[in-house]
Amino acid sequence: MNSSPIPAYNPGEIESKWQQRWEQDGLYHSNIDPSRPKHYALTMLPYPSGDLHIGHWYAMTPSDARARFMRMQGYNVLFPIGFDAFGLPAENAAIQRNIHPKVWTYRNIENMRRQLRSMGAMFDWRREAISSDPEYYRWTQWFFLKLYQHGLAYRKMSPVDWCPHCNTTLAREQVWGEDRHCERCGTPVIKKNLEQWFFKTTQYAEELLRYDGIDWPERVRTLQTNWIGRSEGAAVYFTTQDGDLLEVFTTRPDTLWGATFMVLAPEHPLVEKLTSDEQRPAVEAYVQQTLRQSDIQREAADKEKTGVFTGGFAINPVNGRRIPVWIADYVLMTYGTGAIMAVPAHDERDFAFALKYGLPILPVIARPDGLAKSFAPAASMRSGFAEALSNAGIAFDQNDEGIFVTLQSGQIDSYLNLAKEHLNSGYWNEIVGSRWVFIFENGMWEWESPEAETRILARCKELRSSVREARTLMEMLWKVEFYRDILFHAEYGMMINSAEFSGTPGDRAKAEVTRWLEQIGKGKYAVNYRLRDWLISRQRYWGAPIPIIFCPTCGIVPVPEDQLPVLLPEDVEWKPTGESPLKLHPTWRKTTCPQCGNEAERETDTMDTFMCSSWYHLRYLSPWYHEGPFDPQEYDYWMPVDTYTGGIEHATMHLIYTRFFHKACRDMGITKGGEPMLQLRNQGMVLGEDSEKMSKSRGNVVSPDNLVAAYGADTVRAYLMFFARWDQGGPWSSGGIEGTSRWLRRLWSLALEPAASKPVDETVIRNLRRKVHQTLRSVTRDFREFEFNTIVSALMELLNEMSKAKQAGAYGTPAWEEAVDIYLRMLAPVAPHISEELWERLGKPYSVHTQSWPVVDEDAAREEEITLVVQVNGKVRDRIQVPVNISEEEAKAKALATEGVQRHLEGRSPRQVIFVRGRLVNIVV
RNA sequence: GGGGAAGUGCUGGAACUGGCAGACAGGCAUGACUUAGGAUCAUGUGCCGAAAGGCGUGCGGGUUCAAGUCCCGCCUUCCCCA
Repeated sequence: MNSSPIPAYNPGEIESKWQQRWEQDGLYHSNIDPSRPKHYALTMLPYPSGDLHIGHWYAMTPSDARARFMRMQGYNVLFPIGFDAFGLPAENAAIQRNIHPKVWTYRNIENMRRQLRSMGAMFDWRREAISSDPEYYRWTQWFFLKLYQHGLAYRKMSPVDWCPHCNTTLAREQVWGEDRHCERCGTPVIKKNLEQWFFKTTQYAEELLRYDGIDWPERVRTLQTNWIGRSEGAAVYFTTQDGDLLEVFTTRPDTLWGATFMVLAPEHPLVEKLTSDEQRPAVEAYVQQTLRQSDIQREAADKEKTGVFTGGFAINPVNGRRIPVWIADYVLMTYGTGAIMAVPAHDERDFAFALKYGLPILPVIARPDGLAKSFAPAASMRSGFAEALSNAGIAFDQNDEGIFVTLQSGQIDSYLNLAKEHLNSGYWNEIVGSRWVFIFENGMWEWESPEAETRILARCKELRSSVREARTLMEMLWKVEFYRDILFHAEYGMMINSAEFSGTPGDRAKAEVTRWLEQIGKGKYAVNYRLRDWLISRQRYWGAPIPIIFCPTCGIVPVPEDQLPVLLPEDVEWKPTGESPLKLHPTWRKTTCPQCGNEAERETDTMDTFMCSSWYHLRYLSPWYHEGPFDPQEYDYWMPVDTYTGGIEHATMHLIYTRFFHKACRDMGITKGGEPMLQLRNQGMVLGEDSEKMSKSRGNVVSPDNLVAAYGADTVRAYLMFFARWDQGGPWSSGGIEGTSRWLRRLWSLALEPAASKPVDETVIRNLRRKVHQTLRSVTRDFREFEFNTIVSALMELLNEMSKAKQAGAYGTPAWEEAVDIYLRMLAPVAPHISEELWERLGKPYSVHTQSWPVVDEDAAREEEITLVVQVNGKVRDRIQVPVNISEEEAKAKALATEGVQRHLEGRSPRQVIFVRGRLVNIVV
């Protein structure tokens, strides 16, 4: 029906045409060029799952647009791509479909290459790297050897998280959720002891906490900081009854005098020796139960604490007290030393545990708020007690049960006297909280030690049969609801009941006790990290083999560098058996020792794929290079990565590993500088139209291939930039993309459809040029700031302006030519195909993508006349058109004279007139 | 429980340093063109009100001539960690 002489916009046709042309011309080949500043833009490499997801487009196309923008800004830009091709899904998919993982993987890569090309991104495909290529994993293995040689890789027997379904060990980061399930298949994990390879990430914990010189989102830095989990405290040397050292880490050495028992992880090596014959059956049952139950998150806060007494005792080094040793699953072998000193009065979990099992509790830190409480049952006090309290200014509530007193600091002594005076025979009274004192007829007993507790408790039981059940004083007090909020606290405060340290204020207590522990040799200042060393062993086939040989004579022998890569055999029975499939291969594991030449065996575990992705940005530099993992010349020119884009989900895994890897390589003399990636930006997630995460089972998956077929890649790219804030993401809208499609079609006809020339007003030209250059200014800024949605909206706005200007006769004028020229340059990074096509059709020299970014003409962008808002008492009452450089006096005078102001002044005279240049006049009456 | 992010029309979102709230889109409505419209074009569209005007950025306070933006308290949602 279209009767216009111009051809229709046919994205499918022009997109494949230009993609071929760019490919032929090597338009996106990036080569070293010392004459230009370099820019290494990196987008996280995809896993070849088979299909490019809309999420890949959402991550990559804005990244591509920005890389293109940087290129037009004069940078020599490298924007490479590749595949993270090792890993479990290949094997799982292979098992289900009976295809070899290699075939599956490379077939997927083939398809995804096609899909990636359909984006029209400026990938330099010559630099493609695939982590499962022998020429790639050769160097992954090489890095392993380097780490091993420098003592940063080691092997130890270790309890590991094991997925019984995938039959493999998992890194801590691959265990998810409260029920601790496998990241891949959702099966709850169990613990298993295996010889495993580790990298010493903890050696870099301190440095990883510093983010000097890198521009990373606050959010990622916080996540990493929490993940590393640094806490300062002390290592304290307890001993067992047999004299074995039992070291604990505590953040609260100031509470040591309140350590009334110890708790070991059930897996702790000393459990066996500590356990008494009597307790052995219970202990062994509990250990078994813990192993069976390790599918539950052992430290869950809401979980009921369980544990068993070993029958053994330890000695508290600060006072020589003998304290019972328990085991409990809430103590983890993987945190600290696998043993804790329990201070039930000031640690919430210890408190719950002690209360449950009737273990002694001794308060050793005063409450910082100084509050104390007392409950006097109705019969316990003589009449007049309430009046006496009132007279003393002490607050209390009273009912049939008795008197409930809350004491401020400073009221405790006078309360004690009053209580003593009014106490009825056969009763006692106590105060709890800031101080712990029991008032009996014959005196006041302070709860200051376990011995005092025993005496007090015995006395109370004599007086009242109802408390006879109580195993501890705290258990007795816990029965009083009124007390519950004051019996426990975990804050710093003045030390009490702590021998010569009693009275030490809370702000000094920790440091002073630590210093003293060091002096007497019972402990030392220590820093503990939640970060664990990186477990890299995987009992899987589809990964890079660990280049190690076990020789009966020589022990652990690294494979010599010149024998790399240790190739994966292809004829392997790769179905999971519980052992590494490589172990079952008839010949592969048999080899000879590189040192003594005798028969030896290969390590059959493969490496965690995060190892592969820790250095892919280096392989991209020169995937063709055979003398090392990367060509030093390429490294020197391109590194470090200038902008890195990808999902926030990698904040604690890949991004910590990569930083560790780079720092370790720096210390081994392989790389330079402290950080591999200078700037990091995270995109959000595209959800399904139902606002839920896209998943096949939900049926809400949006396929980019279909969208490209329906709208063209340019529309899809532009819509993904437009529809949400890039860092936030949001639900897909199939209606929304229509608007973006409409915009590009309007642009097509606006640029190509000629208009009859007619006289044009000078202001039309001026306004057009102003809008063009103002838009250029904001688009330039937004590209710099990764604010892609406002780039597209500004371009839409400009198109609307241009459309009006065209109708007003601007078509064909120099200003029009300039507008179209700048428009296409600004659009080129967003929609590379249509801008190239229009650029050519308008007779401009190939290619729009090698053009420079336009420069703002500040004169043209400048406003000459502006609208001043005129307010009375902050409410808009009128608007006036004024020259932009109007003087304050003139503006105020004009504003006061407006009809709107006069109407609202109602004869009142202004108290104050505020002038904000370029914005408003506010008249205050 | 701790840490972080967010809350703006019917929807996605804009609002740069405190200065006209709702740009740009989607949707909807009306109209034009049309055999037809899921095409295209035009106009309108925060809420209340006939209008004047008033009210409006999760809720409640505060600072200020002026608050979506700053401060205090609270609520809700999401994420991470326990």
